[in-house]
Amino acid sequence: MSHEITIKDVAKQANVSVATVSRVLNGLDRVSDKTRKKVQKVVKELNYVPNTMAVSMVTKQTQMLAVVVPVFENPFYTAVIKGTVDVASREGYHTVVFSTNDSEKEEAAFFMSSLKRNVDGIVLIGAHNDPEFYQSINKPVILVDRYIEGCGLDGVVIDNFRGAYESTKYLIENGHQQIAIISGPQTFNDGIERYRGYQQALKDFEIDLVPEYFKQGDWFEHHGYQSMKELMNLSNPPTAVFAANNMICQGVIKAIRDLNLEIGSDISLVGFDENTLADFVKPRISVIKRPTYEMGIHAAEMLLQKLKQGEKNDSVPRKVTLGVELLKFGSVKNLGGEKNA
Amino acid sequence: MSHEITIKDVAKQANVSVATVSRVLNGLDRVSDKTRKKVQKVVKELNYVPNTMAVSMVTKQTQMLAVVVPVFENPFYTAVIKGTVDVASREGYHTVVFSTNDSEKEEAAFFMSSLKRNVDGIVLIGAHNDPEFYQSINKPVILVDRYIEGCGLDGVVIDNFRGAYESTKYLIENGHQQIAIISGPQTFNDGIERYRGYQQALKDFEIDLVPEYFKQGDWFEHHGYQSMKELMNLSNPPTAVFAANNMICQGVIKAIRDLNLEIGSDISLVGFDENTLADFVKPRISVIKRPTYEMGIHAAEMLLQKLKQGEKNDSVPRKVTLGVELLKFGSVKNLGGEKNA
DNA sequence: TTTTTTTATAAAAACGTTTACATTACTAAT
DNA sequence: ATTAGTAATGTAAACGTTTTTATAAAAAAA
Repeated sequence: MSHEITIKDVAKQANVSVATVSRVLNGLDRVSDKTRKKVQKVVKELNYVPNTMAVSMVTKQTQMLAVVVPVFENPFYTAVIKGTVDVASREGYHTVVFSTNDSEKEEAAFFMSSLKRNVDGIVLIGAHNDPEFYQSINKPVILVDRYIEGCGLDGVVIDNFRGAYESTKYLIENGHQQIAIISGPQTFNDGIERYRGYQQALKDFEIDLVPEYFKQGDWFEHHGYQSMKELMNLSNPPTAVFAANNMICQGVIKAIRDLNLEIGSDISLVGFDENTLADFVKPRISVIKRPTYEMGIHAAEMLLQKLKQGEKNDSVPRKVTLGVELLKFGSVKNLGGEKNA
Repeated sequence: MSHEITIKDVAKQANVSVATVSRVLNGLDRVSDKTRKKVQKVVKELNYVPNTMAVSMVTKQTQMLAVVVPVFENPFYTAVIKGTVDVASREGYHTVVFSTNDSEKEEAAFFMSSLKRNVDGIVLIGAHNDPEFYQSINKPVILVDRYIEGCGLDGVVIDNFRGAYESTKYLIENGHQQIAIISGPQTFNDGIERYRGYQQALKDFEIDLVPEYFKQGDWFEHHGYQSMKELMNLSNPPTAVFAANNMICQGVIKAIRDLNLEIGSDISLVGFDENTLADFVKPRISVIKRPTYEMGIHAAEMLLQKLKQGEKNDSVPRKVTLGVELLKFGSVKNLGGEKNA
């Protein structure tokens, strides 16, 4: 293996110029049938594959995408990764991944190093930074799940407000009045919107907000577990809980188990996002289902479309909102209230 | 943004040659303090970052690793990915991911496209192909979890035999004689070794093999679920089950639940690999714990080491075997047999 | 001094492609 | 036949680095 085969070797062997070989390979320009055949034959014989670095160098395209997630451990994120990778490889792109450990700093650092590396575009799940930061990136970026207003980027999100609203409404319609919400930080639109949906549902049904029923923390399991225990320790504990993401929901389920309560009778629960435990326990937990894999598909397709458009992508940012669905199982007790769902 | 800043711009601004700038940047060659400072200042001022494609072109290194997994949905694989990505980014490498959907064909296809793309090396989890295939790859590859004998590659594996042996022994020591195993295909060393460990333990304790107690299938949850139901339908059902991976174990747990059996009293269970359900149910399931994240770390470090060594890596293949640990919880009933563990 | 040795810098080739431009070889029209 | 026009191919520049080789400057030895 003294020397990799280059386009020059092919050219020499086929008795044509390198330009002609390049033209045959890329098929854009006209080449006579005879020479095309000849070149293709030599390419096969020598088992020639173009050097991607050299190609990238002149085309200024790497055929690489990046996907950035907060953590790999959350199945929601891996589903989005899978969607993106599937689309990317279908279109001949490779996908670089990175996890920010939910850190604004790490996210920014990876962004910078990605830009150096010349990935063609980035799918960013769970954005952490300021609009200004993202505006300074002069590469196509698609924001997934968490949208930063005013950043000028495209996004694929789900209807967080509606998801929370429907969950809460469902609880109310089953006669619940004391409804708690365990959610993440009110820093980004995901947390904000989910709380807003909850709030609005209560308002629409003229139920007063109880400050103690709002448990704000991070998006991880422990927060769900801890908060659930605290809620049930209140002098006037809630009859129903809305767990605002998959991890929190799992924490809540564990807390309920440890408190020796019965889901659907002692306490009612609706979760956001499917998860292993919600699916396992009896009765199954009613959850808001969102199209996770499809979000990845969508994001990658938007990104690739943007790449094809090239520089003339000064269009207004596109924010695609995908719908959610409330899967109803037995985790909500009917207290014989108003309408029955 | 009419034009990206290149090394030439820096050179001009600093009144030196491009060679000098390159030398300052790479710090290998001696440069006078004065010029170094001058160049560094200009680099900062112009906010210059080297074009990686150009660098790669001449150095023949892309600073990119690839990680290939069967599926993204299995937490075991994401843990290994995380380990690899962490090491890679610490060392300035980017990581490309791909899932083969457990298909030999897709794996081979990605390998080929990776090689074209000039990733510097590959971490392959759950290899599917023949020794010959891997021998034909002239890039560093580290096999994780599943090792292909005779392929000449390095590998990071765990002691599958011991894991299975210890699990089975543990069951036997608690008085069980009718022990079933639900495992994956006997095609690769992982499946083979786990069955061998099971077999050997029975043999060592002079317990006869019962063919009906060996449920061979794929590595997915449904196989665990279905097999468990079938096992309990036998005229002489087992008193204990060894579930040979995380997904199968989850399936088994669900089946037990649906069969209305009590874990640890009606049926005993030991799983391979921690998983969400094993951790949730009461009593918790005893499982073989293996260092998933560390496997990724290890693999990446071996890969990078090999890259640093360069071409003189004609050493014998290194196969590192990491230990496993049996975490004992209440899922195994003590039938008052021989020794007690 | 002058010469030799060492150190710092510059010039230019190389990496493997694509592509704009130049040239040659056809075809068809006059 | 001559010319104009077009289709096919070739030539060479360009992409942005690193690195080898050459040169100039400085330091050390004579």
